[in-house]
Amino acid sequence: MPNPETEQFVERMGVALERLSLPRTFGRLFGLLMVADRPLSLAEIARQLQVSKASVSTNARLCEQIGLARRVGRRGDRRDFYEIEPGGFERMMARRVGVVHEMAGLAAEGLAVVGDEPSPARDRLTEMLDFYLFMGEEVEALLERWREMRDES
Amino acid sequence: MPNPETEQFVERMGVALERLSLPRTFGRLFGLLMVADRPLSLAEIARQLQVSKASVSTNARLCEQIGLARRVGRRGDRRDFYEIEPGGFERMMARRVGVVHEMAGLAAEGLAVVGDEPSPARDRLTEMLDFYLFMGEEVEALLERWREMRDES
DNA sequence: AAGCTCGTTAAGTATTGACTGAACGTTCTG
DNA sequence: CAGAACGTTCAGTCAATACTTAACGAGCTT
Repeated sequence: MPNPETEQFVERMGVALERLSLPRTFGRLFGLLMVADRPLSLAEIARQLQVSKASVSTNARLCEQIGLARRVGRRGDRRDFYEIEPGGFERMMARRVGVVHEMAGLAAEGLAVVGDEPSPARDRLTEMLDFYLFMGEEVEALLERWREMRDES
Repeated sequence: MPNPETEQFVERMGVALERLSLPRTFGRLFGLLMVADRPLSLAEIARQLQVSKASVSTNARLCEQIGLARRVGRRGDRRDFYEIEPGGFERMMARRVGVVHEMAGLAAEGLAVVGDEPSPARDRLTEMLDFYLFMGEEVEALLERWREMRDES
């Protein structure tokens, strides 16, 4: 690791992404790639993070799958190199909008479960449905606005 | 449990909230309260969910702490009753905005770590900072709009 | 004051999940 | 073709966590 500040940054990213129920090593890997000045190989990542290459392999692939990083090649080299994929954050957030839709769906299901007559339960579920419909809609609009801002600048 | 549909709803809420790294029982408890036609006692919840009262106790208190439910009393009764606290969803989302701010802070820290000279790392971190600043701002505005809509209707 | 009833806390247990080490398949090199 | 390098996968280990049972403390009832 270059310097202590970098190490601290990487470590903080580890605990930060852990709160989103991602593996600690995943966060560290992501943090390392964020401050790297060039694509890194699996072996190099393993060395810098002091974890097994097996762990790096799975986490790097997960990172790629989520859309936060990508695998790049190098001429005359058989190894895989990883670097941050631009726009990964919006992709990550777009994915989280999925759970918002799921919550809306659950609220609708709840409304089907309770009776048609007015009741506190109906009110609660209606509030839940409205809230998640609203948020799903608006956050997607926000993402769209962000993309436009990015594209035109 | 009243009927199979209710049970299924409660169970789905369990797995749904589990994805937000909350205990399965927590989700079930929340789902049960959502469709309940009256405040429920600890013992009743334990019976309906078929879990120990100890588990219900901790999860109910967590639910109250997060702001999704509240404890209500009943005249001439020593027991605790729980019911859904209105507006819990926005409170939950407001809390999640906190991690957005944290990510922005991390991006700023990253910018301090990499040098001042232009580099891909700087670009990445700047994109990250801009994105999370934008989203933090806008989502809070969204929550505000939602509250206004709620209040005036 | 003895005996309940409730709710919380503590100790023990089981399950989940992430990481390691080792084996494997593949691809390039000598 | 032998051997090495690279990435993946699998079995085993370790830690974290959510649950249960049991004990406890507080307040009410008789």
